[in-house]
Amino acid sequence: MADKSAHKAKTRARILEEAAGAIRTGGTQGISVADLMKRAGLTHGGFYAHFASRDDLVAHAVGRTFEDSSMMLAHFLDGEPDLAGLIDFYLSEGAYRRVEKGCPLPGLAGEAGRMPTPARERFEAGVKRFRDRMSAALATMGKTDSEELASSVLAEMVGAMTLARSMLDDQAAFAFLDASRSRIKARLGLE
Amino acid sequence: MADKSAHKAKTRARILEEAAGAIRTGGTQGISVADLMKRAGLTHGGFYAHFASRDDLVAHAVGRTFEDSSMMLAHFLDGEPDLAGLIDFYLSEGAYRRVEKGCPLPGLAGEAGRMPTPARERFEAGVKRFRDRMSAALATMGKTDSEELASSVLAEMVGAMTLARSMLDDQAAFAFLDASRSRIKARLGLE
DNA sequence: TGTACATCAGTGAACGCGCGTTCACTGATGTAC
DNA sequence: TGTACATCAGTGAACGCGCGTTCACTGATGTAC
Repeated sequence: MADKSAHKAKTRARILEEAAGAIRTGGTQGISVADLMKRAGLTHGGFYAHFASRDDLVAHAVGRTFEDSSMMLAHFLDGEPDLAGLIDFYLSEGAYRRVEKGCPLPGLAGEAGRMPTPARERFEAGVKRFRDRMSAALATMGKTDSEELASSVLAEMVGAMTLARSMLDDQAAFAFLDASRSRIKARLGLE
Repeated sequence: MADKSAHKAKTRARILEEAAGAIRTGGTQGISVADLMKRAGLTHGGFYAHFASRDDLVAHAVGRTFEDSSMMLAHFLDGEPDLAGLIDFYLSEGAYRRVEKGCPLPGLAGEAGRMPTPARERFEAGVKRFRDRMSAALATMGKTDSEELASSVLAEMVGAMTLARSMLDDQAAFAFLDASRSRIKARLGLE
């Protein structure tokens, strides 16, 4: 019994991981139940042993993408915060290319307002956590109005990556990343 | 003959206007051909007298959304540029609410990378025009590195509205708008 | 000016397809005795 | 330890539905004479 349910939990986690990658790349509409299950090495009928509906999956997959982000934030902000490192990493060429592993905000924020409520709630919680962790780091660095500043910096980071990814032309994309990387660090007095 | 084709052009323009509103609200997947034609007061079969395919419509509708934006930019930036006015307007509560008439960037940038090439080309051209007009205005105001600064400011404007619209909670949404409105003006030395 | 014809924007039924979801079934695994 | 039974994760055919697209048709409008 214990083995069986552990096996089930692992399968569910595998489906969720595939789903989290897929929605970062293609949005919440970017994958079908059948394709997702095939990617996880299963057939579509088994899906409903793990999730109540497609919307239920989407909600959990959105939550899952933020867990990955949370680890990235912990890496740069836990202990002595390295905000310059975070900004350099977030707006790097590597992050620009690794869509399926990166931050969910650039790909999903635009359609968050159209998601069903459970997905939206997880999305909102993820955004607030991101902002609050940045705000705490800024406060540690002695910045006043750290929450307002964190909102502003987060908005620029997300906007820059979103616009960069919308460009067909890589040079135009890098121009957005480089501009914001340098301006954000400048206004935070980093470097 | 002339009357007939003028009539046809007006119908096409009506379809495009409906489509432009619909994709701003619901993304490029947010409306079906049948629903769109119904909104325009027609039946679905007539659609193909005006557009080669749904993708063709989407490409033209994306272009159409930027024409509206272009008028907004002209209002604030032609002649003596009023950048503070533009920022206040762009990040206002009214703009936040008027999704179907506002700037297409917050709603569409996240999925621009997944659009078919013709739509993406129009999107990219629209973004570059927005950035270039802001850059020109900043240069007029005596700013150096005006292109980098314009990229950075545009990224923050788009990011702030995108994040604001993703919030379920209006207070959290306004916090994003207010933070960026005040920080952008501060770093441009406005007010 | 009046009539016969051509054009073509728009209609609405029909199509093939992929989707989310259901369900009877299978077969490997865990439990009872 | 060995056997009979129960459980349940996963299978795959089938469903109803909405979608984009096609097409034979209609009827209002413009043109030719």
